[in-house]
Amino acid sequence: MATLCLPYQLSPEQTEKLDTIIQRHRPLQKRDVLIENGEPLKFLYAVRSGSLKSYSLDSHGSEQIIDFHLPGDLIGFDGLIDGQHRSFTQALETTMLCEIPMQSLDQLSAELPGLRKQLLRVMSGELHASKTLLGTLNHHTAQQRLANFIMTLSNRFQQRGLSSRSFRLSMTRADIGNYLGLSVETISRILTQLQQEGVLAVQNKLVEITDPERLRALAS
Amino acid sequence: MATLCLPYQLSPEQTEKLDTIIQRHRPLQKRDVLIENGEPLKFLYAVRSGSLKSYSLDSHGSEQIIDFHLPGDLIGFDGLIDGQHRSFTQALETTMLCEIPMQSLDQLSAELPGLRKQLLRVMSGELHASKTLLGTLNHHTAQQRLANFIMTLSNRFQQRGLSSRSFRLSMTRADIGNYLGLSVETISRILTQLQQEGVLAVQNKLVEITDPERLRALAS
DNA sequence: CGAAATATTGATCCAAATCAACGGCTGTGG
DNA sequence: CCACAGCCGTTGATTTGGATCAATATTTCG
Repeated sequence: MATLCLPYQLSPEQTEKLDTIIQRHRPLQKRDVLIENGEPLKFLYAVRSGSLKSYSLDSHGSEQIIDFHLPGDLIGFDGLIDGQHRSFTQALETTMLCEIPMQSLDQLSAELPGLRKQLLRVMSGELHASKTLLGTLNHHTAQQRLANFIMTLSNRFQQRGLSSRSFRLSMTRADIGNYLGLSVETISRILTQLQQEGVLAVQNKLVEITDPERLRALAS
Repeated sequence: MATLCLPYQLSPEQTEKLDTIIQRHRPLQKRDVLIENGEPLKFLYAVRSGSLKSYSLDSHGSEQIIDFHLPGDLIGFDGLIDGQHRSFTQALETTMLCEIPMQSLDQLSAELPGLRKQLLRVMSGELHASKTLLGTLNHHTAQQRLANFIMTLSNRFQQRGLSSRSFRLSMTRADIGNYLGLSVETISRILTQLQQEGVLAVQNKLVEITDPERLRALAS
């Protein structure tokens, strides 16, 4: 169970201890809300299958997508600062999760230096990803941003042992646009264009990367 | 010493223990480089006075500013993922630092749950700030971004017990533009414009917020 | 003091937003 | 299982915010 939910390098002993505190969560359906803004942080969640988006609402009540969560991701770190979740998290499709009670995790991490390091490492990784994305969005064209987005998804799927070559975009074009700071129309146009150039084969939500080399080149 | 370098709520006992591992670092002069990309992560640094910028170099070798560090900030978290710093960090002016050896910090955080929580809290806060900034940059105009930047600086100075009303921009206009994804010219124009509208009084690097209420309104 | 770096201001251009119209899924209820 | 409604996606025309180009002023620092 712990292996499924936290697929990281831990010793058998550590894995066993973790197993005692990790619970299977009921499956979410598309559009189900897992976390509401302001909710107390009682659990971290690990995605077993499916996907979710996290977003906050700006002063005018419109959605700002902060993150997409894929299998293997941990959800909830942003709330550690004050024990409150700082965003909404919603399923994009049928999604299976594990939940990890914060309190037990805290106790356990006192005993297991490996787990403690692992947690810091995951957070540090998220922090780095987030800051890198900032750079990407600030200094790149629409095409570069989208190419980069597809590459990043591909890499994340690969790390989880899924196909890095072809996958399903579980989020809408509007979601992608929102996340990248581009309009829906621009996302659509660039996908068409990348398909015409033979970089991608796009059919509705399914994407196949037909020329990974060129996609990488376009992404930077 | 620990109080100076890590101004957070720790018990006297905890502070005393921290004191034993924190070292004063030699002062940096303007343009001195504190951290090079790829360097092994041996220390975290706490800013006592002055300021720094962190940046990475993109594939074409041009600077992408990731962060500005003000007094009270901790530097180095992005390297926890693999024990290597993932960016360059350079002083913007004469700057005083403390250094905190990673190894001792790790040992100490095993003993002190408060310190462990504190570290997680700081990282979580950074993560949240970074994701919020992402939203800000993605969905706001140049004026909103800059207003937001000034507000954020003001708030950070206030938290550290410095003046939130008037302060010095230790970074160049080019640095601000780079950070916000805007050109130097745009930064300059908008500062002029905000001054004409009576929101700011700008004189070279000195900024005074003359109408905080209106600045806040412009920032969102 | 003088050179180089930094900042301002104006003119022009362009990438992506917005506006508009339509075609194609998808999911729901009869 | 089909029909229809509503969201989702695509494509085209027009507009625009901010980049870029260009020239000059100001500050900083050796």
